[in-house]
Amino acid sequence: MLSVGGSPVARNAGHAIECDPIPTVSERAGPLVFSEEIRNELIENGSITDPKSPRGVVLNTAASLFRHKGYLQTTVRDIGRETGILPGSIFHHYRSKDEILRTVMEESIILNLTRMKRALEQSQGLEAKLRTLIAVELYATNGETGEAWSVMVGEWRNLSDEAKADILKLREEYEGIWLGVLQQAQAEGMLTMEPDILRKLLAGAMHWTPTWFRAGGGLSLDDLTDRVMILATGRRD
Amino acid sequence: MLSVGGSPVARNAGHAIECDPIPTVSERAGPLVFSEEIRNELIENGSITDPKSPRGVVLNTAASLFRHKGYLQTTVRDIGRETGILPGSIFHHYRSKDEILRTVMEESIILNLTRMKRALEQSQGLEAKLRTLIAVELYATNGETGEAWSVMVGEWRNLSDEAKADILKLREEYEGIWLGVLQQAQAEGMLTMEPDILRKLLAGAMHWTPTWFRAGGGLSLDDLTDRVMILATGRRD
DNA sequence: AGGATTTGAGCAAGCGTTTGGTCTACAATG
DNA sequence: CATTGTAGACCAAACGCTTGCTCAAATCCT
Repeated sequence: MLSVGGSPVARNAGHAIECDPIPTVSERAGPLVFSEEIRNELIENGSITDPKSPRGVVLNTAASLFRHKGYLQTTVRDIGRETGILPGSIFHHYRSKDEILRTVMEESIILNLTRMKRALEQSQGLEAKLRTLIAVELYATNGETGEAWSVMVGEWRNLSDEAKADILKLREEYEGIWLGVLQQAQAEGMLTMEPDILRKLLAGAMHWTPTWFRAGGGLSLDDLTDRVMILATGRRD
Repeated sequence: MLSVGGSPVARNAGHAIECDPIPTVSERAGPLVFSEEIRNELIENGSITDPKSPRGVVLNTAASLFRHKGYLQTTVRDIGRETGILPGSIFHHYRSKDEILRTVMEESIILNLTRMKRALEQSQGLEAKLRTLIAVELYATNGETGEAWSVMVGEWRNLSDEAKADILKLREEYEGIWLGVLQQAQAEGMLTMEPDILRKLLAGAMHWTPTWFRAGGGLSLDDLTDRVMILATGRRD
């Protein structure tokens, strides 16, 4: 029997920030996709913030706090205390708390959208592509960007309307990629049900994994990818 | 192609309270389980609050607000405005805002736990039992108790520690029922994977349904139950 | 020297909650 | 039949605290 952590409820309970181990890279989804390469590339061309800069320090600290305490429970003073920057100074780097939230979400989806596209380019055959979708999303959810990704899923309602509109475009592009592959997979009789319904059920299943899945336990991210693949295809190979 | 509502993101965006149609009863899960009978029984013996009493009005209004705006975004003044009771008077019925949240969660799980047990008594055979688990949980999530159930899943972190401990007992009993049936199902080779992992994946998939599933669309709750059943067994009958 | 950054005091608004009192319905009392 | 007692429901105002955010002055860095 595999150990997969405590009950989802108990897992959710703590407010303290735990430093969970980051899952290992999935070889089958393309070894380069989860490397630092893509991230560094995006930092270099200015698409995402350099984590070493003050802006980046604030950003990553905030993402972690938002994830573990919730956006509304996290005060600007909390971010200040954790970064060693006084509360007032935060607003030199960001216009508002909302802008921090927006940036956390925006950059996490930019990074993962890029990873998704690159990984798909490297995947040949529909089955491989499907597995890539799942592996990348599970890595987005539980890997290094896990905190930011969870914030995007869970704190959506706290975004300002303008920020929602912007990020929605990126999310729709992301969903479009999913649906495209799923529709092809269905055409080949690979799926257990309609692509749009399947996508939403799988999305829910994967969004929920951070509440119970821990890297370093008996279950690896690759194992988890296998299980979600089974949900999608019905086949247990 | 079935219509299953807009994107999950867009669905989540609104803050206004929409009156969605309540899904119709699943005949296959036992016709009596979703009727008013069990609810009335529990009201009569004092297990849950009479919705006609002032306490009950506050409770249901709060559940709806918590669901659509979030617990922290919902002020006691909001609840007052919506019920026609002045903010201060809320505290004549509840000691604190936290007690309202706790009561919303507690009563929704008491009701649905009772429904689950009754429905299982009426189900014969493992396949029927498995389908019952799914049907009852989907009804808890999207039926009349949907708002309260979503609050329990989504606002857990905002509960006081004592309240968490109490409700955790009920949730563990609920999870125990699920695991018991799943373990038997696995013994008969009915499942696609390990019971504990499957349960968590299915839980996530079902928790997410309120963000995209609407009763009255092309997809019924029974149809949805079929799809989740397929996820669990891999079979598309 | 001069722009970028940091500081720390502080503001206005909103929050959950408390308080002291009123209103209404109804049963008990004289 | 009129009066009093009682208890639940509700009201109006305000208290103490926290919040996101501002700003003028001080400090750093090149």
